[in-house]
Amino acid sequence: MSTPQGARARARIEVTAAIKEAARRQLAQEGAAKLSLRAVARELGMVSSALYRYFPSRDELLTALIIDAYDSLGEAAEQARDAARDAGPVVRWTAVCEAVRGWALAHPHEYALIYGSPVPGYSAPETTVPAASRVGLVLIGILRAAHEGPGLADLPLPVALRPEAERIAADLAPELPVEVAAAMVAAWAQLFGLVGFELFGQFNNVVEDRETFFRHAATELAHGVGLR
Amino acid sequence: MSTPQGARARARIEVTAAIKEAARRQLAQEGAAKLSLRAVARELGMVSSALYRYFPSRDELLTALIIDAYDSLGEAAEQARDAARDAGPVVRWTAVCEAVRGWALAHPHEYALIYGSPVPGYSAPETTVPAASRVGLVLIGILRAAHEGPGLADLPLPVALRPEAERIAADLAPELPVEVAAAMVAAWAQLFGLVGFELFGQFNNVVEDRETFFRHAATELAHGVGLR
DNA sequence: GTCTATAACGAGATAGAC
DNA sequence: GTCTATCTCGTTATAGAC
Repeated sequence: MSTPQGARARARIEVTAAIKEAARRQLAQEGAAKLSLRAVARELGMVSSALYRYFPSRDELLTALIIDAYDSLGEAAEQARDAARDAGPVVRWTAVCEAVRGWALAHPHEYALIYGSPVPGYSAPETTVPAASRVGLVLIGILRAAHEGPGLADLPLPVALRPEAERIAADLAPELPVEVAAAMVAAWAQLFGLVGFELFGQFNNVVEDRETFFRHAATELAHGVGLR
Repeated sequence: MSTPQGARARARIEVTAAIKEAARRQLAQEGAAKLSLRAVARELGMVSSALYRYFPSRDELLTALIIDAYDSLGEAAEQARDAARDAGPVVRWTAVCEAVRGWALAHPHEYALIYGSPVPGYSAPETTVPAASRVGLVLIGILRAAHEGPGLADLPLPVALRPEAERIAADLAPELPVEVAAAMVAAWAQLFGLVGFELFGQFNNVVEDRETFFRHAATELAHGVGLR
């Protein structure tokens, strides 16, 4: 027998990929809220009921797209980190930030899917968490290496924030000073504020040379978490 | 004559308000992408064609909702600024930031409308710009007052960023040092990164005491633009 | 003049029978 | 898997009430 299950499995993977590809096209045209299994099926020349062999519901297809998007972004961040392996921590940090921005500009609709408005009636399951964490883990890794090596600058930590900072550090990065962990979470959110504002048009008529502007802002974020 | 136009005008204002109110309810339930004139009309016991007396198209209704949301947020920011009139610049800055966060938590769907994913097929006209600028203008005002009074800390400005910083300052705040103007725009975007991450669930399982966390992050933003 | 209602168009989605 | 009958939508034309 010449790999009957193998061929079957391969076909299944191909069809699954085609479905997700068509769904991403629909995402770009109509938005996540209007993603419909029927339209995807139509584009593929299939019948909607056939799709249920691959995705049990519209929400599961959405979840798959979300995980794919987070993984694609996470991979871009990890590649940027690895490419800047031999550079200093600030350069590594900004390289990752720029990779996030570059990925967002290249995949605006997938960015909107994961960092834009929530899709009405859809709630992301816990299975998206590992993929969603990858960028944050990359940033934490840079901080950890800097903490073990050249060291990090001292950061202020008001007493009122200490309990929360300790909780954050315990959950995300027990090796890091608590104030660095807290600052890192803030910088992580702020990074996506910069990217989102550019992508969603808030910088129109405000920032022109966005690449330069972003590079500087990312560098300042690096300083804000203690890198230098 | 007992105010015949007055009664008519009043009725028109009331119906217009009722339409927007119903549209906002729909926004919350179905999202901006699915906002439909017919559903709004149905909820009001009107017929869809009657809505065209008040809004010439669905997109114009969307635009009205967007402007209202920006204005509501801008007013919250201005009130916070005025309430903290006698405090120092850092406290005024953080008060405005907290007002932005508070408004967003109180109006999540309107926040998603103006700072979330763009609505497919809709492009916001220039008429939204004044309302959209209000929060930024409040922040600029605080910086201007600080610059005239106690002064602002010196900020780094790499040569590569200087041309863009000069353009930004010339457009937005000619009275401010160019490096402060550029830092302010970055802080503005970062502020909404923090708010968006909390509102859209990115802080789930990450930040627990969000109010304390946000207050500290907003204070750090104030320092980042030179306030102290 | 100002408004609402009826009816319709063309496009598209949906549900269910077969 | 196919077909059809029935929904939705934005928008317009038209007619009549105030």
